[in-house]
Amino acid sequence: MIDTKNRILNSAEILFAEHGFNETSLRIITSVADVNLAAVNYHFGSKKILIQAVIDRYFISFTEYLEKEFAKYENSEKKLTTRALLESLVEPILKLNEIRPEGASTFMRLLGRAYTESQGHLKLFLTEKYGYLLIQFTVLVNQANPELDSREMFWRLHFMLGTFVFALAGQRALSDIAEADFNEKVDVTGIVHHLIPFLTAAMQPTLTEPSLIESL
Amino acid sequence: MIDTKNRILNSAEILFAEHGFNETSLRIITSVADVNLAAVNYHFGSKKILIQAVIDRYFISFTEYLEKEFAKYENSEKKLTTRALLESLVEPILKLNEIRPEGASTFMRLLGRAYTESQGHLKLFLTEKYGYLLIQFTVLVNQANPELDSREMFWRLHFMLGTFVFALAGQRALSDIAEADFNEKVDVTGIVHHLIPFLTAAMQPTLTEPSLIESL
DNA sequence: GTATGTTTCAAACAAGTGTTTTAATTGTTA
DNA sequence: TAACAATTAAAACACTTGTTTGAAACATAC
Repeated sequence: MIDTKNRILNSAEILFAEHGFNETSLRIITSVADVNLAAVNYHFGSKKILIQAVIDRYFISFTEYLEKEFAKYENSEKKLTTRALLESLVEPILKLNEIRPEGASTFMRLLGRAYTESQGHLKLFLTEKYGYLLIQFTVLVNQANPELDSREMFWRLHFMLGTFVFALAGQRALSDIAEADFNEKVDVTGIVHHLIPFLTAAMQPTLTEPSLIESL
Repeated sequence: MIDTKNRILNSAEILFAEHGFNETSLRIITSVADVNLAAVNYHFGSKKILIQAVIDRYFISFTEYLEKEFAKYENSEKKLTTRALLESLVEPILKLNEIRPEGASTFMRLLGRAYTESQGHLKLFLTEKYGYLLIQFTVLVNQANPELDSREMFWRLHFMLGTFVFALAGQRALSDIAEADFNEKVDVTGIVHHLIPFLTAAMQPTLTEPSLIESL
């Protein structure tokens, strides 16, 4: 059957996102996918490569749409502002839901795990293949905020991306609390809706008010 | 030897923070600590309890100092502002470095792992024992921003805490990039120094400018 | 219809896991 | 010093892991 490979991918991504890479055994993946244990090594070669394949499926889509957004700035089709740049991330993220149900938050959770779980091969694989995107984004953010020096920008940019991944990866957990506390159920779009103003404000050049922190 | 227990704790916390809980075997812990394998089960009972003990050592200190900070607001000794509240986190965090070298960032990395790795027992253990702190903090943040409704506050609060943990947990990685890019080496204090203005700005009530995002 | 290449299957492999057991060693108290 | 408790030590336990093997089933082409 040609879709044995895809059945493995589909089962694996859910389990990986839910329980992590190392905590998900090939046996549980193959039993959920209803394929033979040896099929993973036959179709992918190893568990490592399976992990990469799972993430890559999303990255290929994400990259495609993100590059389209970036192009709009180079064509001066769009005005380069911090908020616009943040909103440039929205479309590529939401498109992930077309790949698979809950694709966006699954992808973000996988991404979060890629950075916390010590999968050396994964970090290498991702930075080598998609590192240029971060560089591109950095350049654009700097162009959008010429008044902030690049050191200050560096920190804000990484804080911002961290918040983004963290919030979307934890979307379901946050949504659960929000629902219990004040009946507001949110999906990925909802989270993004709350994130953009928060991060836009955070990127604003601040008036340096005197503070305790300076004396540290 | 009375310090067999502490040697295990010291080795375990480093390895846990570095490689995660499941990826760290008792055999590597005990060999680094230079004690017998069976010592873990003898002194702690199980690996789960060891994990809890490692985190608890930091939490006890953190709680103590954080409660002192909170008390200052109830005594009206300190004015209740967002920035002041953020700065209230600084002292308890930096005090962690007195427990062990690099204690603050170790603790944050452990905390991050506690939430991503599916250690059910750990989340339960932590929320039952220290969940009240989050509630206390939430109340204070709401008091400091009476003009923002509590729903909006909910999201900002969680984004904020997420950024905090994310940034401090990844302190070393960020510092490495910063050093390579523009020779700025930062420790925990340095990261916090960058974080506070960023988050203070993010918590500011924003003027709602019209935006693409509204049309989603 | 036989032959060829692809895919599936059950079984076994070697390595690593947390935990338990039992004996040896050390420390403490009478 | 003798007796008892606390601690350390080496070995084995039962179990799970990713991977490999070799035969069976299937599909495709001649």
